[in-house]
Amino acid sequence: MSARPTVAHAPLELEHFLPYRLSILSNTVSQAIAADYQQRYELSMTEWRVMAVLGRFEGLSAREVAERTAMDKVAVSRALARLVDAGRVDRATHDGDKRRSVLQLSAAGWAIHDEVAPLAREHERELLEKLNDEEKAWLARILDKLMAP
Amino acid sequence: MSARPTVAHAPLELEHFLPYRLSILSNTVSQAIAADYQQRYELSMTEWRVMAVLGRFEGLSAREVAERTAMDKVAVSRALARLVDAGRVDRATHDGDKRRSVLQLSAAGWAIHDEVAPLAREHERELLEKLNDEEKAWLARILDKLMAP
DNA sequence: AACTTATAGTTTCAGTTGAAACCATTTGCA
DNA sequence: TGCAAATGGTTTCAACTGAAACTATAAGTT
Repeated sequence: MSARPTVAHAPLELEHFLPYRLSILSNTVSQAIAADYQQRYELSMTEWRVMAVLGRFEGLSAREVAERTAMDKVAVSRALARLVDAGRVDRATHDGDKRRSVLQLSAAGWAIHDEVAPLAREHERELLEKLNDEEKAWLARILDKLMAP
Repeated sequence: MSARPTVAHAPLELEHFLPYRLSILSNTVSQAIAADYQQRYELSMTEWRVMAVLGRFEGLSAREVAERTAMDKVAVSRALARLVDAGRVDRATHDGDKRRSVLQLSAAGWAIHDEVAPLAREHERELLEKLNDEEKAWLARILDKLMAP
């Protein structure tokens, strides 16, 4: 009889476990970017994400922002409250539906957007620099497939 | 004169922005797995991560667990408190260094581990099912490069 | 040995989070 | 029309989070 357990456990090898690796990579990258604007602009990651979609699509409602950012509506509601309060986002009410808001970046919001966006792009560039063209192409294709419904 | 702004903004196209896509994918996957054990075993994601590394490496200290999980030491300390309290992890004190703990899964901890691990693996399998062998190989290689120091 | 510095781990505090409850408005339908 | 169900958005509450302060032990220095 051995002192080791009779039952063979099969522990996860986290270093090869895809969900785990994705999580580490994603957190590392997101936090590196966030660290760059967090204090500089007094801007949280959720706020920046909201600003980014509003930079791309004007006049969205809060729910649409939530959809596009894949954040939950409470988080969006709070981020918007802070952004509107800080004068970075203008909020109006939808003409035909008084429940819906109509959102867009203010001039101040655009100013910040136009500083943070290149900064984010630069981080992406640095990350992709580690790959050659062939790898970049595969990555894009693979992510498409993994994220497909 | 046009009604559109004179300044050309360059909004991020989030749907093609790598850090954003990674974040969405990672959250989707992690939450799908977590949803599977969260209520069933009264186990948070941080607790499961701690259990997973202890399943793989017996006798680690709390700090070593933090290193391996890429979680911060406060989170690990709290997860361990709950796990020890629930009788899922046994905590002893290191022989030569009374500051360090020596951690391992208890029998009850192993029992849970051995149910959750296959479940996590199954999720990974479902995810990878979307890729063919060539794509899987590229993905592994690409992640290695992206995560290299 | 006495003293400073470093390390392991926990606690505190203030801020953030998500689920559920909530309010207001709109839509569907008898 | 009137009423139930659905929808957009906010608030509440309890849990969770990380930074900084803290305790205890160990290691290095004189």
